[in-house]
Amino acid sequence: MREVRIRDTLSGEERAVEAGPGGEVGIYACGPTTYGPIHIGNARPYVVFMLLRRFLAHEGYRPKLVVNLTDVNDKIYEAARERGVSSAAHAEEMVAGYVADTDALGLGRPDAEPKATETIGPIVGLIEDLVATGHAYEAGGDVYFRVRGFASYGELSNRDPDAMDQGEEAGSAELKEDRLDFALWKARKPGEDTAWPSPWGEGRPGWHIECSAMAEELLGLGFAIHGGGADLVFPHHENERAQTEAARERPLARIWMHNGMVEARRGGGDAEKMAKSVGNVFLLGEAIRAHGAAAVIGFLVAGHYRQPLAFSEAALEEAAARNRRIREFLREGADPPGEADTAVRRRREAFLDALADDFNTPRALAELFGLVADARREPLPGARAVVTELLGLLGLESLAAAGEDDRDEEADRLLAARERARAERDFDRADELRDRLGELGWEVRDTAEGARLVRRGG
RNA sequence: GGCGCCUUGGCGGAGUGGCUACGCAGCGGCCUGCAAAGCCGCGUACGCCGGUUCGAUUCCGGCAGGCGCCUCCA
Repeated sequence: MREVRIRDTLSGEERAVEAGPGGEVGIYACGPTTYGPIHIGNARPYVVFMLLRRFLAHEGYRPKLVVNLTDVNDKIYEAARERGVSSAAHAEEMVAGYVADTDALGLGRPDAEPKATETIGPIVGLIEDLVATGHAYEAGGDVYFRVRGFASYGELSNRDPDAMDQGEEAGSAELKEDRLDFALWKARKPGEDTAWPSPWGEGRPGWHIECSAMAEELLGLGFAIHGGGADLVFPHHENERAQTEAARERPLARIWMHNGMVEARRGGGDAEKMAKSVGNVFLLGEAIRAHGAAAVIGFLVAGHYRQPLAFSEAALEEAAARNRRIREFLREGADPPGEADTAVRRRREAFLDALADDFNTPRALAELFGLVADARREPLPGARAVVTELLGLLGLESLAAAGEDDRDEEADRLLAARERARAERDFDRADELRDRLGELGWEVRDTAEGARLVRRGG
């Protein structure tokens, strides 16, 4: 079990992940608001945290990953209204789409995926505690958090409270004691078709409170890592932190971990964050269908999680080409028998050290390629076994998937005919047969052991 | 305007006070009937200007450009 260090947004420093008595490591990562299908940018935190969980488990920790879904908010009301369906139905549909898209990545599911609408009890309870301790107040059926009453407000996002604005929607301004205060509970408005009872009347939770409540419910207080996209640092995580600490007088999480944005370009312009409002999104489902899950994952692990990552379809194709090199290595040849070679073990250590050092997947990937190159030059005992093991930590275990021998008789017949033509040195005929196989999706490789068929692009 | 981050070879993308990141693409060679896969080799990358240093892409300052957040946002 090596020490795993992660950059903490609050302190600005790398900090060791602290496990509980039984090795437990609680991780809470903010998932998407389910008002539309998710794009590559939304997939980044999903992949990063799912892989971090794998790595921690690999190192002997007992990680528990919670990824929430925000299934009630203004955008959902809006989208549902446009489609003429109930907001609950719309949210449900989008949740199903999200689950299908992330399932298609083949990384498994988080340990828990709580929804805001299914956590109303704890949410109301937390708000009541905040009201009781004077950190929150009711106004016109809304409940607001008293930002000025929380001394360290702004520390996570390194902001001066006097220089910020919560920008609540129209109408709330006159209800708030202070313009910085933000909503914990929102009274039901005309046209809103979902609402829950509360001590302050019918309404629904504000955006930030749900995460404070769900995280505490499922992981307790002071859990190891709270994460999400860098765009959530303010106001979302700042507010979560304030709510929980104000109510419980204990920190919510020990490390705040944020991933950088996926950037996209439109029409040769400058890079910009991928976002629906910008109109430059590339949907996750679409990317997986067009390039495969391994290409999407390969693209995402090629950059350090904290850095912005430049997206393009060419980048997905490049990831696929990268994957191909590893897949070729695994399907050609076999390791010599014996204990893993020293060079192999050294590469493995370097790979794991890279992940332990602020989850540096590109550095880990470089070690993986180094190992492949080493073993290509000179067969090394244990090389393929280690490559296969490490691929799993990057979510690329599919590259090691054996057999693709779904060969049909037609292909076998053509290959045999080509072999006969070659034996007769009728190369025009042989090349013609190779082209035919190509049309069927097969690539022909002449090796010392004879001709082999390999699936194109695989 | 405030806060933070970034600027590395054709592209993507790590990293380091002096030692090949890595990958993709390209070029040359080997292998091959020709290919594919693979192997060998190549192009001598660190925005600009100062400073610290024996030595800076790596530290400090300034400048320029870009990005993110400050409003729903992974």
